[in-house]
Amino acid sequence: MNRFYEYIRHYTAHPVTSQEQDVLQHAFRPKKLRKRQYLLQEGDICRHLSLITKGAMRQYSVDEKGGEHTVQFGIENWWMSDRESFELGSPSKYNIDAWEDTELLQIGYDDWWRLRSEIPAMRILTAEMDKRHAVASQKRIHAAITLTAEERYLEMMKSQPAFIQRFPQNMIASYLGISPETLSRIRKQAFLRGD
Amino acid sequence: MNRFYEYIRHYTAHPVTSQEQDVLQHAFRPKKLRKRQYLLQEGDICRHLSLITKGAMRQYSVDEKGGEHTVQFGIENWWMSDRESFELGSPSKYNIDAWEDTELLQIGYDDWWRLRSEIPAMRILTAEMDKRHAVASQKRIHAAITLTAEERYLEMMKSQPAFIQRFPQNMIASYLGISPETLSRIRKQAFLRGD
DNA sequence: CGGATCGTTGATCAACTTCAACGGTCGTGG
DNA sequence: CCACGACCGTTGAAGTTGATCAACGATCCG
Repeated sequence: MNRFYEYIRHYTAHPVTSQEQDVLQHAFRPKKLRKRQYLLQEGDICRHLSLITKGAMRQYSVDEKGGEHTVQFGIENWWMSDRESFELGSPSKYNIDAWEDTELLQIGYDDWWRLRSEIPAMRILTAEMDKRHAVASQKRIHAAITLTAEERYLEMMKSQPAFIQRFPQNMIASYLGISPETLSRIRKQAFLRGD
Repeated sequence: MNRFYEYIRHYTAHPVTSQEQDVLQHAFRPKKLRKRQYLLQEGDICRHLSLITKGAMRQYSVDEKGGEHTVQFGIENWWMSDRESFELGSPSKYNIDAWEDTELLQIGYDDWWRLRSEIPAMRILTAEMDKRHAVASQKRIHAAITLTAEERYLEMMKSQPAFIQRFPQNMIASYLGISPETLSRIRKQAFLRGD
């Protein structure tokens, strides 16, 4: 958990007192997942927010033809959840699973809302998360309606190189909203031009 | 402002006390815009959050060729801002202007953060806004990478009919990420099939 | 070693864009 | 108040982009 307190201090500029550590200790539960193991399956209700402390995961939907569409990637220090299902208590349309062996810290809905009022640092952390999430979402939406497939890929290489290194190409393609073949050809073009 | 207190109570289930009304009264400033008037221009820093009390607005970027790309529409009871610019204090890449004559309630960054700690209802309102925003963003991203142009349009007709009625077709097209001609043809198809 | 998965490549096909032209409507200035 | 210009939606034709289908080699893992 020490790395977690460090994480909180880093994002909130608030040190965590030892009483607060006690409270956090009880609210967050560690969990381990093997590669390919589900954290959430379509139809489940998402009961937890999960902070990745080690590993790599993805959130995706599956269409009628079996095609997968990646909504979100996550690695160390990213939070994973189906926000819609978590907040509304509705069955999820998404799957979340581990792409690498993964370690998490999980917190349930009630504890999450309680801690936000009890611990100032958690309030700030939440606001910070929401802020970053809002900014990132706006960027991705803008990219989706504005950029071509190639531009979206190059943009991702710049802003999210870690994802490109740790996830296979077909998942990257499904995140960009293009077919794996198209991504393969785009990379070839870009490489021939000299990256 | 009475409608605003009503708005807060509706979304937070917290009535606003008369002392709180005083505080809110000083923090929020009414503003009127004529049709086509800018609220924010590219390069400006977005200093306010604006709640639309009457009218219709849009947020959009302009590319090198002069093409417009609509990121967000807003009508009564929607908040408008470039969240990235507002939170980070960075120059905006977007324009926001009025499509109809519009009335707003505006609040600045410092007041916004102060009220979130001083007034419980504002804390709840903020959390609710962020929650809704997160859910809506996830949906739109998923639609963008999953659905065809026609499916995105039909989805928008279902979930946002007010926008389709109040904004012209070329703006709807730029919101969906397709050309105005394509949208025209899609509508013709859908109409011939019987809506 | 054998099967599954992944990335690549080619050929064909579908979706969407672009360019151009036209008619209708609306707002504005003379 | 009318006439003109600007803008909008529509339609057609041609051009691009990306999807699909199929085949193949490489790699990884059991």
